[in-house]
Amino acid sequence: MEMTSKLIDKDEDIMQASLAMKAIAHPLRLKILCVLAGSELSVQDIVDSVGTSQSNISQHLAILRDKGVLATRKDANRVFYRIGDPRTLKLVSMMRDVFCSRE
Amino acid sequence: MEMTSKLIDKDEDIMQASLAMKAIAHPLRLKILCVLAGSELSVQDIVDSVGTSQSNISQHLAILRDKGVLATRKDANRVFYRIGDPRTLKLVSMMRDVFCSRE
DNA sequence: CCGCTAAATTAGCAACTACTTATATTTTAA
DNA sequence: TTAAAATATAAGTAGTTGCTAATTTAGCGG
Repeated sequence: MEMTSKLIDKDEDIMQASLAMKAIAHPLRLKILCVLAGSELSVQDIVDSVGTSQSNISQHLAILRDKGVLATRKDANRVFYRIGDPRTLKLVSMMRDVFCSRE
Repeated sequence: MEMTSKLIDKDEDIMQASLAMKAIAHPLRLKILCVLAGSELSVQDIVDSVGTSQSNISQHLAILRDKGVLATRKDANRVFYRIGDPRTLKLVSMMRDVFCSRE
């Protein structure tokens, strides 16, 4: 079985995992993901929740969308974002278990 | 209880989590962590396992050490590294569950 | 002391990131 | 058709990252 030697041993998996983490490892992007955890939201909703410029949010959304983390739906002149990759959702929820203070 | 709204809601926790992920979200550093999962290793062992220059490995080890991810032990003229932060160990093992292909 | 090995540090640089400001696109509403 | 709102894109730039090559530090054996 050889379970103890390496945690991940395929270079391809290493690459995949580190790309995914890189997409998430930014305070604004992580906050976007946390805000989107419950429901889909329009860009303006996200701007209001997260708190930076519309342009900046839009650029971070594009990064997450292009990497397949977020999916979008257009309704009239608004665009709604949601977490489209179940692995990311799981990853973010695991982050909470590991890093969040409890009270 | 309000469980569904946000996954992580404290900005401080967001910061902590994204800093931790940033440290890990690099192919060489993730590989180092995977190699160190089972046992402590000397720098030269890590260089051999991971495969880049000694200088490069040393710099990545310094990053991980300075962020509290790795701990060190010196023996004669060699330095042994191990994963010193249990949260990181848990995080990397969770990464495997989420991202690794199974056969 | 000297030479050898292991590891860390430094300097320099190309590439990339994250932001700001400004502009463009799309859609609705008057 | 024009104005306004929502979103995206573009351009410019300061700051950061990741590497290489060269040097330095430290411990060991002769």
